Amino acid sequence: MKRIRIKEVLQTSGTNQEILVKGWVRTFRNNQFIALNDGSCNNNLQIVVDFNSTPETTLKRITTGACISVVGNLIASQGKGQTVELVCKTLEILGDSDAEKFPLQPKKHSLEFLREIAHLRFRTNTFGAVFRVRNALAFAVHKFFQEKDFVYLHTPIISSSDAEGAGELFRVTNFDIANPPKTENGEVDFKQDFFGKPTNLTVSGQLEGELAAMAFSDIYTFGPTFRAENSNTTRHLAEFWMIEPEMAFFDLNDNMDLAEDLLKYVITYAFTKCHEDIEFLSQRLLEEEKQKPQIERSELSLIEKLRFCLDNEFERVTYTEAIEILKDSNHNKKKKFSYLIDKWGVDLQSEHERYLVEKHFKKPVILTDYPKEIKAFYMRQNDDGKTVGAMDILFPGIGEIVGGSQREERLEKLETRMKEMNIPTEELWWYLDTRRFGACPHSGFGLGFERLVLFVTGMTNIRDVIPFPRTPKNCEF
RNA sequence: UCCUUCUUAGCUCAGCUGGUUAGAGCACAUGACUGUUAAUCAUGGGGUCCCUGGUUCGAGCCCAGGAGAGGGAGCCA
Repeated sequence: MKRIRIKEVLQTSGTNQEILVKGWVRTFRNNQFIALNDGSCNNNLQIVVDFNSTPETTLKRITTGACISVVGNLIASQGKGQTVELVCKTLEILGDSDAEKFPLQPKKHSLEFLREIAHLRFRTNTFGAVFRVRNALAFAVHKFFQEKDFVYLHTPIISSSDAEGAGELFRVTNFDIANPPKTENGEVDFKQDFFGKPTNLTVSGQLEGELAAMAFSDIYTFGPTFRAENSNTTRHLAEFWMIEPEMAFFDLNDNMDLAEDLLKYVITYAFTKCHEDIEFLSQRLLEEEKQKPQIERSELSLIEKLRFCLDNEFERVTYTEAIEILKDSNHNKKKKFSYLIDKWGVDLQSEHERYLVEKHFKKPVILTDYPKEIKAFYMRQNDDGKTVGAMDILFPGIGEIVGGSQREERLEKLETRMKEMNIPTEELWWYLDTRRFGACPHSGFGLGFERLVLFVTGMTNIRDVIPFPRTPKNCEF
């Protein structure tokens, strides 16, 4: 007999048909009712065991966490709480789970505890929902770009340039670390290393992405990215996934349009595809919020927040306008910011970003045209000589979810800027070649995938939306 | 990395001004019950009070150092 997934079983009505299901026991109540879950959906299938005809030894082995296989008749439920239930004919224990040692109990566990048993947390309602949503979002990203005929490009994981300027790097080597080969000067001799030069894990696929965009017009990458920053926050990981589209002939406005479309598309997809999961997560968040004092609670539920984000245009403001808004805000005048806004040119702190998104506009905000001093070398210089064509998308509760720009395609301006910022032009000769041979205006951005998952699931710690988080001092599993 | 809070049973937490044998709920074991929904009831077992050192007649509690975790900041996606 062919196994049926529980999601499918729950969609049918009980017609006394014989079926086979397999899954893991969530709880065994009353020596009679098994809540069985196989990960296909958040809801469990209730198995009704006849304890009179089932051997005592088998009953004892039906414990939380055990894996079982059940053949039985699917009927309309005799009890409340579910529409159908499976009356057990034969039950086989596929894998025992020692109740004394299995750490998951049929009760609420703290997210911190579950993080320590990340290998088992998939078997909880919350993480089941989170990772099904994550899957839907990842698929939707590909669907969006494929429908638009973008080319999915695999940029390298190992990189030899440290000129990308996007943070601390993880060194890649096969040297004996305790005893690396040295030159006559006593320095580490990288000529003898695997690649013959120092190499690192990638911090961005953007520069390579630009090369491909100068051939395919529209490309995107979606892969892991590594930053060795000593960041201990709820929104940073040492290993995370990033989506980086790069489009020839796109100016900054086209870039913003695409980013906004992408975000709305994938959120809509996950919302439709995983409605029950998001419903569950929304409810979970509501319970969580009840623990907080009234003032800290959010005005909108998760579902309302997602709807609101989908139904409204993102607010587009320039850095200069944002500074004016912040400077004139009562918050600034009453000196409620830790860092007061006094002059044009300062970098915005997260308290300022939060004020703009959560208090002033109350919706996603796209900030554009930042001062060139606080942005990367490759961003296109505006005619005012002060700003660059940058755009950051800020989301409520998350902060920066997208960072992008129109790229500087004019060779002379790019080289000058690189020299000003001490970026070695020789090392990036291949990057500069795109400006030498058939350069064109182009744009792109980076979308932090886990930050997107945070927003859609309503989780608050980024370590809870990636299966096995890598953070400073933590690389378990 | 900085600021801040925390670390007591498998989990969540209480533990008074430093005082005798460190508690509760859940989980687990045993039994009862059997249409339950985190089932219920009874009984029982379960502790390196994060680690190291110090003060004291006496430390879960006070002091110093260390480790880990949460929240906030910086860096960023």
